[in-house]
Amino acid sequence: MTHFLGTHQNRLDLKGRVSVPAPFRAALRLAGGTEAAGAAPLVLRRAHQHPCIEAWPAAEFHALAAPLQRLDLFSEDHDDLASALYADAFPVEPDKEGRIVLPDTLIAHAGLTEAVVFMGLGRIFQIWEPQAAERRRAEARERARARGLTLRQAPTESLVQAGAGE
Amino acid sequence: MTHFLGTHQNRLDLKGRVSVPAPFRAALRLAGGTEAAGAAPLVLRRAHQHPCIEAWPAAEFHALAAPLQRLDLFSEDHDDLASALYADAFPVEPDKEGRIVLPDTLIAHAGLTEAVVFMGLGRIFQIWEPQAAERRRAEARERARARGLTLRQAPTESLVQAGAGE
DNA sequence: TGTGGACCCATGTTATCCCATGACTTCCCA
DNA sequence: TGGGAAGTCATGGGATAACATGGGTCCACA
Repeated sequence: MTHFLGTHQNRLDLKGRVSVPAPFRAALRLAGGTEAAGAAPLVLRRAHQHPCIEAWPAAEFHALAAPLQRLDLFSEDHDDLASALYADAFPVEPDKEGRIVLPDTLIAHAGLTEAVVFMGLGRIFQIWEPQAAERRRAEARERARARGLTLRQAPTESLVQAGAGE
Repeated sequence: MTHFLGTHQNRLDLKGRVSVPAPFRAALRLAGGTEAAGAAPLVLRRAHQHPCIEAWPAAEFHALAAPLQRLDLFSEDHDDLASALYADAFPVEPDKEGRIVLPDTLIAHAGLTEAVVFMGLGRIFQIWEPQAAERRRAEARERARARGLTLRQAPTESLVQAGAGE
């Protein structure tokens, strides 16, 4: 399993292009290895809970959409879910230099200007305006700690499990 | 199981490189033996509780991240935890000389200058500014004594907790 | 024919690889 | 038991490749 790790800052040029950070490109190449050639390896999506862009490797996005198959095509549920999933989603493919073009609506939603930040979230990554990203990371640290989602709150089990497990 | 023991001091050069202490390299080689080739054997992470860098062998890091798999990809918990866990984490790989480059943001967080201290914590290790490391060790000794955390009373789990947890 | 997008080439900067050196430790043999 | 001799280790610096970024050109579509 490949992962998106770390935070990287790149520039958004006048044409709306950004270089995808090299480590993310590498992870993407591995994740998309099974995909058919020609298919867009990346899906950009408007994030619902934050002012940022979500970037999904094709494989992950398809897994996300899988539950749709089980719904009646003409049901309201299907309609709602499908529009939520697909309506604000854009397939993109890095060019030869490793850059992608960010759609205007997504740039607006994330409030992007000159510099953009790529934030690794494991299976996916997000694209943020730098200062908003900084705030978000601080907030996430705080909330994760408050809810006991870190090592600190459950050291024993996690560590013992870590040893026995992988 | 291999362990990181002891405290070592090395120099951080102008390029942001440090030699990983030889004993730690050896422990790392053993710990990463089962990992896939090409994958970074070490993940550097911004420590949340202290002004230092946490260094996780790949296997340990994956175990740390395992609880994430059980969370709904769209839940806020997942979002917070993934951000806290991955956004401040950087995969690194020692070069032929056994050196790693420390990312700028992590250098800043730990307040590193010319000399850095590697502190063994058993399953993981930490990277500190020398004086901060000294203070931290004194504090840890004091707190451990105050709580009566001795070898006798505290079997494996408690010791691990005392070291790696807070 | 004008406009926008995709493709291509060019360049400065940064990071990565590779070799060299000095201090120190360990080992071996006289 | 002393005195090399060989290896390990940390560290410095230069060469090379990767990367991010800017700008130009061609084609499609309106």
